[in-house]
Amino acid sequence: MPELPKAYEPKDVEAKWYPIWEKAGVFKASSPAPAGKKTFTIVMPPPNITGSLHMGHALTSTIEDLMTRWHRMKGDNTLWLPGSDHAGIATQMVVERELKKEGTSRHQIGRAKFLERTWQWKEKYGSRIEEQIKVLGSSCDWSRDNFTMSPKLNRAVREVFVRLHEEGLIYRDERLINWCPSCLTALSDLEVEHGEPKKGSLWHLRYPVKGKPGRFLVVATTRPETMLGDTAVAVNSTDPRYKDLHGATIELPFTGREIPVIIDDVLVDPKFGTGAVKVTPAHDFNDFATGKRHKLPMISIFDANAKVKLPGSHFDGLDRFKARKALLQAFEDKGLLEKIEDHTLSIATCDRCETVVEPMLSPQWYVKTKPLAEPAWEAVRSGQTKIIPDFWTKTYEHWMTNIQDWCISRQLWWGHQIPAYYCSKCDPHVKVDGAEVRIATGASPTVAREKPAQCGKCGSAEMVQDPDVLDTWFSSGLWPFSTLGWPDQTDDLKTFYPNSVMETAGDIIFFWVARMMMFGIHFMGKPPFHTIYLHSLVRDEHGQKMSKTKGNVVDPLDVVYGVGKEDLGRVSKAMQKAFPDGVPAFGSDALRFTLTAQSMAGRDIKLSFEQMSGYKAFCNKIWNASRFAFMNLEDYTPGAFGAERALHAEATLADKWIRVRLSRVVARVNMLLEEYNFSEVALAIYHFVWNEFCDWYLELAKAAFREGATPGMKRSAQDTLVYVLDQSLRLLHPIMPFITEEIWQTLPRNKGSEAFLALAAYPEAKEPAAAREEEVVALLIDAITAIRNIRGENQLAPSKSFAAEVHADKAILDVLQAHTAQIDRLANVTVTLKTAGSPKPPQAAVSMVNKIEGVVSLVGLIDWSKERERIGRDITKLEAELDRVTKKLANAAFTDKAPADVVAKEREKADEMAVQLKKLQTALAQIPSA
RNA sequence: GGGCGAAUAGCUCAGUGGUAGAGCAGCUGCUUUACACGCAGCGGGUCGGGGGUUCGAUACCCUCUUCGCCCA
Repeated sequence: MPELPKAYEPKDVEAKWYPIWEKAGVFKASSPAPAGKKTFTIVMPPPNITGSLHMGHALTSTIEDLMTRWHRMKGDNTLWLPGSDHAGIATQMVVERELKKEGTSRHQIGRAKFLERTWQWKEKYGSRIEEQIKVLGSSCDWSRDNFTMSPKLNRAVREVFVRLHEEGLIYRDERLINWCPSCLTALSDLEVEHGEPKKGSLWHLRYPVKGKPGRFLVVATTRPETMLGDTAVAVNSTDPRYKDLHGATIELPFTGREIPVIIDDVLVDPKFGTGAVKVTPAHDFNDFATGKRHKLPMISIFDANAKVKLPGSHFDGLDRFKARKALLQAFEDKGLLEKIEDHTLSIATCDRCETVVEPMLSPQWYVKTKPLAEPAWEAVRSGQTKIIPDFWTKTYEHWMTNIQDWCISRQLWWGHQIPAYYCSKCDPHVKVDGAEVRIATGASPTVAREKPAQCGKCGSAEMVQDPDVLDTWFSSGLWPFSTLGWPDQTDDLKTFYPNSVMETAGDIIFFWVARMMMFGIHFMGKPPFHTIYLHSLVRDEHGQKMSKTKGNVVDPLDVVYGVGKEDLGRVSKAMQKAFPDGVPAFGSDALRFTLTAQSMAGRDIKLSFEQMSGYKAFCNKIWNASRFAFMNLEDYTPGAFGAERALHAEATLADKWIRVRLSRVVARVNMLLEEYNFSEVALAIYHFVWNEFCDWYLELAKAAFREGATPGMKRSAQDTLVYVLDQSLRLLHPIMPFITEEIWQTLPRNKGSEAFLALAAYPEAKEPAAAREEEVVALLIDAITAIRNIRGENQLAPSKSFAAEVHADKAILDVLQAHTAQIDRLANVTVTLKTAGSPKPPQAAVSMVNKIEGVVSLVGLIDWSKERERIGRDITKLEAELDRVTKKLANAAFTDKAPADVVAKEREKADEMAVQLKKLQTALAQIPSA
């Protein structure tokens, strides 16, 4: 037997196994699936190539690996497909920052060079996050690694784009879009954050009415700078204040333009502000709709950087916030600023850079979502796809049934370039300026899989591609099938689509999950997964969201590897405080167990170091239980395959008992896994291993390894040790792969056993019938506990042995008779069994545990006041309880209406308590009075 | 404004129409040779407030309060 270190050190063990598993092809799935095998597929939510591992990834990997390893051990053909996302804006910004440092920019080097640079960056740093994921033990099939911008996936993207366009589900249109003046691109509705309402101002501006000198129409606005683009002023038809102005004309200050007063009861709430609203259709969504209703001109006043673009005006070239100041000053100078009111409003910002979003009029590509969303909702409504936890279903329904068309074009360079082509020769809307291509509204695109050789109209070969790229989520939306080779009918596609489970963070249900559902159903005819499991956020231990600005981010790798005292500067303050002498290496297993145990469905995880320490201790516990086993297996030779499962003829009560308990936990764990109740899985195994196997079985089994035990008893205990340990390691492997594989590999194994625990069969068992051994051991535990109680309460040293009695009904004593040696050993006493009611020794301390009374004569040693206090406490408690039950039974309403068995149970309870009470009272009476 | 979730021991959280649970923390005692990352024992809760249904509610219904999230 190998010598194991006394304390578990995760570092070497965890570093060792991943390459071995990978080299042996343990994680590889087969396509087509071997005959008779079920298939289980998860596609990993592809992390951004710019990202580095955070707790969200750790949680995702933990849960997905748990499911994957479980299914693999069940014998399924299991695929966990990894990959990464090109992350359009994020990656482009990273490379732009690099260029800036070098004193250049993407515009200076041009699109082609820029893309080259970005690919270089991707090759160099893009796989960092995948390497980090391996540290966690994630059993992905890396031979099927994918990247959202690979040529393979690009082909799928083009195919989808072309087909949707052919079906009329993709179109180009000029509308008001959310524009980020910093990222310089359009954003989808989902990429806009609506911030918390903040204090702002409502400016009241006087607009002169034409032909009525001295008469002003006062408009209230939160964005005075947009007045340069006003094309009307609206009032409510019912508002008496403005009846005389219906049909009037306004002389719009500083513009030389005249605009009409219009009546619009949708836009104007007479109670808000002044009841008169300036209308800027090119820079406000409500005004845009109003403009459409009234066929108003739309005047764009900002350029891409949100600077005023009005050649000839005083304000030309001013940034929008400077323009605001300048305009307010101008209004004030002319006496046209009536007043300023305080006003709270929420501001829309870019979710990536927090710049205030500017509504802008521009031509973009859209997906018509309604026809895609309907079947995507139907799949969930009908139960074809189930969302866990269930409360997400409503959110999903609401979104799918109120969906808006999706703006998919982005004015970026890094991404899938839109497969639309224009003729620069015959299309007047197309402008080519060196490498720069501009496509104005009204251009006629040819959408095609490959660039057309010549223009379909004029035959010119001067075709240019649309310069825009697609929203990153467009390509990740195809992930469940594009990664498997679609549009080709590959073996992988046939084998692994539909996938089984989608496991990801709840906050991307719209961005990603919804889009996979829409695309999957549309192109594959079936929803991409039968189950969507959504986990929540990992927060810090105070429930705060982890963020760089708060400085409370916990890096999973710091937890896994630990952080030396000298490096503590780089970790969060909370972590420094918790570990002033350096962070210990918890190891991946402990981190994974913590995340699993904490991942209660629908609840955010508060990551606490105390919990993690507890689960690291659990690793140590398993390690030491194994050490104990190995110490007692020196002369052990495994039998024929599976032999240790059979019970030896001389199996002890303990041997039989732990096997029953094992089958119970096996049955329970299997059930919980089916229910996706992973936290309870972790806790059930924890409880079994620590509180049943270690606390009781190992202690009871020691008897079989001591003098006086027969060789048969010893052999049976060895069999049982090996068997239960083996099964426990199997149960635990999906949560803690490293330590379990390490120990399992050192266990004596039979010929024909699997090469890796990762491939060993997952335990399966039916819930066993109530077993007699469980009752017997329960009694044994009660007896031992009763005596330990007295020892503990009276502060008798564990090393001190003394005489003790166990009083109980004869039937119980008959059962215990055969096991008094175990009571003696585990309670460190010499026990005598006596029928309930027998006289007690002088100065007896008693302790009732269920139906068993422990009795110890404390002659000479004891502080009796404490003992009296303790029994008094027990009596008070019992009396209150008995009183409650008695009253209940005296209540005719209860005895008449409650089910008979419930009433009987209460009666029995009352009787039992009365007996116990009497015993305690007798004991109290017998305590010496001084 | 609409929707969703949460409120249970000092902390983090399970849970059930019929005597409130775990882990951690706390207290007490222990070099009991697998484990001090441990062992044994103990204390600790009007289950957020109010109302209702019920023989019985921490659990089911209504309402309020507080906190968090999403949508507009």
